[in-house]
Amino acid sequence: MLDKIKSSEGTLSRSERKVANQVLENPDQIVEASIQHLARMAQVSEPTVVRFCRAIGCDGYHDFKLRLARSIASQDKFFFRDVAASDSSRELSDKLIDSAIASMQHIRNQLDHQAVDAAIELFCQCERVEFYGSGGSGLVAEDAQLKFFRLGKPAIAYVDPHVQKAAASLLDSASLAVVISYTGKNKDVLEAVGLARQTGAPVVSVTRTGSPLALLSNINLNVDVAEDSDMFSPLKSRLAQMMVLDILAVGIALRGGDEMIDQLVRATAAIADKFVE
Amino acid sequence: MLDKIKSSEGTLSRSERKVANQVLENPDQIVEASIQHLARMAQVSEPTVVRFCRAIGCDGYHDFKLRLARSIASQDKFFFRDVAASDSSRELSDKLIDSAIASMQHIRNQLDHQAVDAAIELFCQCERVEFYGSGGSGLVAEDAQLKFFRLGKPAIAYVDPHVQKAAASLLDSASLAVVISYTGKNKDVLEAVGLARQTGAPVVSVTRTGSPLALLSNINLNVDVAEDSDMFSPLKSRLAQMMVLDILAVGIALRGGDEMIDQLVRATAAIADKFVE
DNA sequence: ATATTTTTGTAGTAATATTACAGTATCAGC
DNA sequence: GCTGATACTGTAATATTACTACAAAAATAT
Repeated sequence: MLDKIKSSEGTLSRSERKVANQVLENPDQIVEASIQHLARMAQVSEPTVVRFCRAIGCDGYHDFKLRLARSIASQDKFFFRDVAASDSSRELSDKLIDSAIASMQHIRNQLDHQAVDAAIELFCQCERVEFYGSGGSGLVAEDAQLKFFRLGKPAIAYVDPHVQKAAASLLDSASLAVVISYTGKNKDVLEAVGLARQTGAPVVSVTRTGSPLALLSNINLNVDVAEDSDMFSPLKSRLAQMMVLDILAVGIALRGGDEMIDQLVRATAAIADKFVE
Repeated sequence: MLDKIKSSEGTLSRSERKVANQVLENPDQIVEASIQHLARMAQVSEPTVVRFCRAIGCDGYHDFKLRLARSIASQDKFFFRDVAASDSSRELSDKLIDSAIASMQHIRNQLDHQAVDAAIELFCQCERVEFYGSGGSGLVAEDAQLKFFRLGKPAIAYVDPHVQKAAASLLDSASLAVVISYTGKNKDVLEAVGLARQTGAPVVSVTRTGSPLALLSNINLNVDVAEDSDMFSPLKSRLAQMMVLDILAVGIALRGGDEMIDQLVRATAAIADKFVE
């Protein structure tokens, strides 16, 4: 909703823009305000407020406030709450899931779409792709392998640091290296990236903004997740990384057209006999 | 909000309860309705509606509708939308993330908390735990291994079907087997479970309700994720499984007290020298 | 500089929500 | 089973709120 206001700001008249600014500045106040209130705050007349509502695609002030309330609510609903030993399993699961959702929303807001597009482009152009990750990120690398080789392009994941380095040194400019690391500071991975870059292979990283790994890569897909709640287990960063790679994979699949869909269908059919019934 | 209404239903008068029922039955209609409208729907007078609002802790009808809009919005905001080749990467990522969030919310609502408690109990009592999963679920099993052995209890993941069967036949009643499968129909995994049960080891499964695997297990942690959007890559089921196991792990960690926290700290410190800076 | 279009505000109208009050039902005590 | 008290509910009036029609003002083009 707020995005909508921002994007349609260009088509608004001067007074209407005054209203828009008021709304954007303190939306949570506006939700509770009457049309009079808002008109006074923006120093315009009440009908102008109504016109503003219509201009951004609402039925009237009522409808506008309702939609605003909705969109604001859902922004704030999910956040990290500390877990306690006294929590029931219901409280515990609610807290953890809400926290995970919050981190997903965060990814949704901060993901660099240009980088995604650029990464898709690199993938489409390369002949083969290799994924590097250690520890927890190694799992993400393997998950990515599963996703990407179903698309019909040679894809492999290396989780062992030594093997990573050996593999990286054997890349070439027709390959693509995708490097996954939560902190972006893992020595082994950084060394592997250095070797990869020397071969002329482009490197796409999935790590936090500004980390050593991000700086060493051609493209970085930002995954900045709050560390707060990951004390017990680093779930959120893992979910976020997998999410980003999934977006990449689906983006590529969509761009690949029917041919790639065929590959998917065949890959799925290949394991059909593994199931009962 | 709806919970609040439900819980305070006991203190309401008969007419007020009529209003409450109307609200609970179709909340999304009510959000758009005027006080007249709602009064007519509940077959009461308008002041009764106002009284109802006050009774559940709102300032008036206005305030009530605002709060209702808020709470409903955040429930329905996320849902699956089909991706299209024409989607920009922004649209694509928004759709995929929303869909993933929706599946998390689904887990939040349908998770069987009694089963979680029972699984925690089993874990605390066992001497060692083994995780079984193949293909994509194999990754989840390995992720679980990482989570659980940090808690100081022997934990191991088997992803190879043959190894799974061999390992399962060597379990005993002091072990715990955790079996992960999206469909719950994988033959190899089912056979492994059969072997495990014969040894007297309890089996906790993470799969869909009512699947063959769920029926064979002592406890099942339901993970029913809509299949709709997982055509390109089975992300949502994976996230859901990992989420559930994370809830389990954190639940156990919290119940383990300071001793277990110590284990966590030590496990984290052990890899500290792997990072630059 | 004038005409035209767009924008903005004023005043009035319709609706919506709220309040005061009175009638009705419910229940306890006799 | 009746009476009185209490709680509940609806009617009617009021105040507030949102909206519309119209006219004035500003901005733009000719």
